[in-house]
Amino acid sequence: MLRITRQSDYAIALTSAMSRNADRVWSSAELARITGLPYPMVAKILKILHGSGILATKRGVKGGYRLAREPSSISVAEIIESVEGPIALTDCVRGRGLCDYEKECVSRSSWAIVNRKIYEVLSSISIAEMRSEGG
Amino acid sequence: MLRITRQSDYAIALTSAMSRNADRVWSSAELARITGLPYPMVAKILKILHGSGILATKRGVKGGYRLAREPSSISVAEIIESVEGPIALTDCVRGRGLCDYEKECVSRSSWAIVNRKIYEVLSSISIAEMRSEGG
DNA sequence: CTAAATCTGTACTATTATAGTTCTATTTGA
DNA sequence: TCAAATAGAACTATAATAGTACAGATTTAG
Repeated sequence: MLRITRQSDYAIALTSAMSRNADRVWSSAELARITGLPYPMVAKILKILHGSGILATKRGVKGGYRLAREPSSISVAEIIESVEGPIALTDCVRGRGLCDYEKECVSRSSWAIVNRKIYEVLSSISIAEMRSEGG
Repeated sequence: MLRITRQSDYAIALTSAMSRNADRVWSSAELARITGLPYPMVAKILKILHGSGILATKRGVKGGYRLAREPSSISVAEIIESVEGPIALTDCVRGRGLCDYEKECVSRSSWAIVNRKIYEVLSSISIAEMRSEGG
């Protein structure tokens, strides 16, 4: 249905919650509580975001996650890509040789353009802005 | 992965192939041959597009489908909506009361804005333009 | 008036992606 | 040393999508 996955949605909710207090360290449990999202998913997603360098971590007691950069410099596109991989409406704009119908296809470059425009939309909004009521 | 379904992709390929000769009547079998897509899916998708009024049909021998309107007036957004339902990145912009975490959510109106922008991108390109090599 | 080509509609199965869980290991602070 | 926390991987369950099948209705050609 032209949608992001629930994981991306959660990831944006989580980082955008963290952006309220960017220097703080938040534990998974705490973030699950604040956002109301299921703890195991929260833990899983935070690990992924750390793997992409969006979050910094501190292990052990009093440890947790915090945003690795300024919240206003982290875009929605970046979060989605971290969790889902490259943003691509169709296979043909993801890489080479992924589509069986490539020979008959005359739409490839058009898809690339549509895709780039959508990427621009998602890059233009930061997780900090996702917190506000007016975008 | 922020993608349209294969059905939408097929639907755009099909209508965009038909747009080459907008007044012609094409049978399912013929379109499957031309595009190289699997016949049963082609037949299924064309029925759906007819149900949404995007295609007109003629039954019986020498029957088939043709575009109900000018190809330049049929947008990619319209095709996707016909096949997948409303374009919505998240549940919260699809209707009311669909999200369990609505109380904690401060992003709803931001999502609505992102969503509208993406809808605009997909509305701005016609199936006729999807045929060209330059968008 | 019959046969073949074509759409109509629905129901079904298979496959894949996503969501969500669980468990063990490692690190750190008190 | 113990408890709180992340790290990492493997696993199961669920839901969405892809794809198939079939009986029915309509139209044209002969």
